Amino acid sequence: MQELIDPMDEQGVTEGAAGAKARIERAALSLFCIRGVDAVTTREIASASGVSEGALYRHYPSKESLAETMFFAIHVRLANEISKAAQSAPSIDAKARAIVAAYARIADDDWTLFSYHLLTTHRFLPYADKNRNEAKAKSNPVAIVEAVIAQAMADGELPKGDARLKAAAALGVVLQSALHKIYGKVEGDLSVHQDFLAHAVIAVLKS
Amino acid sequence: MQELIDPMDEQGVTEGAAGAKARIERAALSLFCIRGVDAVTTREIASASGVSEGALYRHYPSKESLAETMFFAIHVRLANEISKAAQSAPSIDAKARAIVAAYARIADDDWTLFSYHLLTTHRFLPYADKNRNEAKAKSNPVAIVEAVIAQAMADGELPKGDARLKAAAALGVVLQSALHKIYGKVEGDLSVHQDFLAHAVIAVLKS
DNA sequence: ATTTAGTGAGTGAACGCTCACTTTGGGCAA
DNA sequence: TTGCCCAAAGTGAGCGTTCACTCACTAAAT
Repeated sequence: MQELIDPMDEQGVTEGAAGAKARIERAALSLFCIRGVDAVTTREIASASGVSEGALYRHYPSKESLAETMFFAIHVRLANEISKAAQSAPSIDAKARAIVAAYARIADDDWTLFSYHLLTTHRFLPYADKNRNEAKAKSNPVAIVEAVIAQAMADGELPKGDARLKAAAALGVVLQSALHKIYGKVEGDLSVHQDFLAHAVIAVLKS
Repeated sequence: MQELIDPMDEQGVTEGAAGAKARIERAALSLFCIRGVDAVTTREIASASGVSEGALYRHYPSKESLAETMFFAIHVRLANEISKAAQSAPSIDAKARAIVAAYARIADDDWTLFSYHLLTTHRFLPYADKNRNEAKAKSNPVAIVEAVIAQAMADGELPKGDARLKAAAALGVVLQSALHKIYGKVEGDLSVHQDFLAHAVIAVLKS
């Protein structure tokens, strides 16, 4: 179904058994989604991934580092894909469709990782905002969407207004739908719904 | 600025000093929002509210119970107000405006409590879903919105479609905007933006 | 006098993490 | 091919710390 977080591993390492590092990450991800990072113990992660507790620390210096690394892995991936999608489309309508499609594709590709990002944003994003070193500020999906909307307003493609508020409302259409999929209230891959979602987003942008 | 969670206290109790129970709740709420329930210690709650640690346990049997009670306090309040708003409006457009107004009013009335609800939904709602005893299932803001949309579809007021998905998208407009207000990306009371939000929600519903 | 609220040192349990040790496996000289 | 080497990977009992919660007690209120 889905591959490692980083398909091209570190070096040409020994490739132990079935990839202990990847198994640790997958197990941690599932547990973090269900119970929250703080409530999950290192012992649980170890037993769920079939390794000893000490093995976790061969790959990550701390539980927090494991949680943070996985969060920013998908965070920058989302930012890059959204940025590409926005650049490759000419009109604001096309940009909206491309960005929604990018979200849906990434979410469906690794649903657990995407869920984890959605459920823990409020834990890690303050870090990114404190580290306003211009690098992480650009690697922010929300900031990119805001910029796209602000540009469309400046170009007269959209009615002038509060770009940050409109970005929030537009993102909400997609992210709350994803959240309801986590809760079991929406069924099927996100991609199945991308036409509806893109249409709804465009309706929000033009309102 | 804002009053107790429950203005009409239990009995005509002694009304100690400045309301120790309320001070505990306010302090816990702020800390829970900023750092998450699991990361906040009972010692921190006690010192932030100016009482001893033991005093917490005169009012709540556990930290978890404190967190859960406060969550469901606003959860059922939201459900009740949304239900009233939906019933008192004739058309789907009017219902949408009334529900958005209810959300904005409750959020502005006690922003910390509303933020707490938004940030911890994924922790407590599984409980509500397991306890499908027909009482808590009705006290669910999402379920009410879904029912309103499904009814409007049945009445031909809205195009037929997936009511649960459309409910998610519509709620996302409001809730993500509130979330961005928590992050400091949206300014001012939610009520200030309720006309835009209602307009955007209606656009989503009709798409 | 009795009940209710508040105190804070203390308790057992569980936590994240460490470390001395064992196992694994690819490279390479003979 | 064989046998040795060594770095990397894996182990799990154990460490110091901190946590949620308790309890014997005091203060205040009616």
